Amino acid sequence: MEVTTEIKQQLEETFAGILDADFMEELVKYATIQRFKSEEELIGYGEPMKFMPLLLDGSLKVFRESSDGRELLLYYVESGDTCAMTIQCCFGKALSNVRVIAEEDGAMIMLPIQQMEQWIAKYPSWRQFILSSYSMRMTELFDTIDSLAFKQLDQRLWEYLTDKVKIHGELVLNISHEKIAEELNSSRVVISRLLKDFEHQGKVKLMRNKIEVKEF
DNA sequence: ACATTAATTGTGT
DNA sequence: ACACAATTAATGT
Repeated sequence: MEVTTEIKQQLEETFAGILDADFMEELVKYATIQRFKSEEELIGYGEPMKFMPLLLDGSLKVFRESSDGRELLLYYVESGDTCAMTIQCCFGKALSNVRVIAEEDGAMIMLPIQQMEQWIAKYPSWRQFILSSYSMRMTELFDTIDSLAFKQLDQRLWEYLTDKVKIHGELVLNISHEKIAEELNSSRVVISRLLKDFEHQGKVKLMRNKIEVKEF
């Protein structure tokens, strides 16, 4: 009882304009809510996906493991979004080929994937939601692809910083150079040097474990 | 308050 | 990429 009313409220707050009322009622019967804290691993490589998440609050980062065992940040999932990779897994009945880590504390609704097919057939607003989030994700992925293929690391780093600022809504990022290097699949020294350049250009201010972005 | 240590960042080769 | 120096934060005495 308690739980479902809470889910309903949260849903209405975040997905009001996106999903229609009768679908939400149906959804609530199957949904569970899960909270998570920053840096928590929500799914790892090769794990089966049992649920499809709808993000209410906070943000997630999605990583892909590259052949040499390194990791690369693919994209962020923000409130009101779902993870497009789950969609792909649901249809292909595949295991996760990405790793998802919480960027900030938050909460999400978990929908059992067994219901997906019926729901897609039955509820147009749900179908629409799935299709549009899938296509948005495609577009974003193309951006990260060009960024990898065509852009220099300094531009990538700058985009990384400004993205993070947007996600957090804070000009000051609490992160070490080492962590950034991991996420961009680079090395600490290189990141430190580029950041130093940014600082000389007056674009950022560097402190221990903190970076203040001054323009974007 | 001071010394010690660990972690992070800066720089030259 | 590596090595080392310099700086900062954390911890104990």
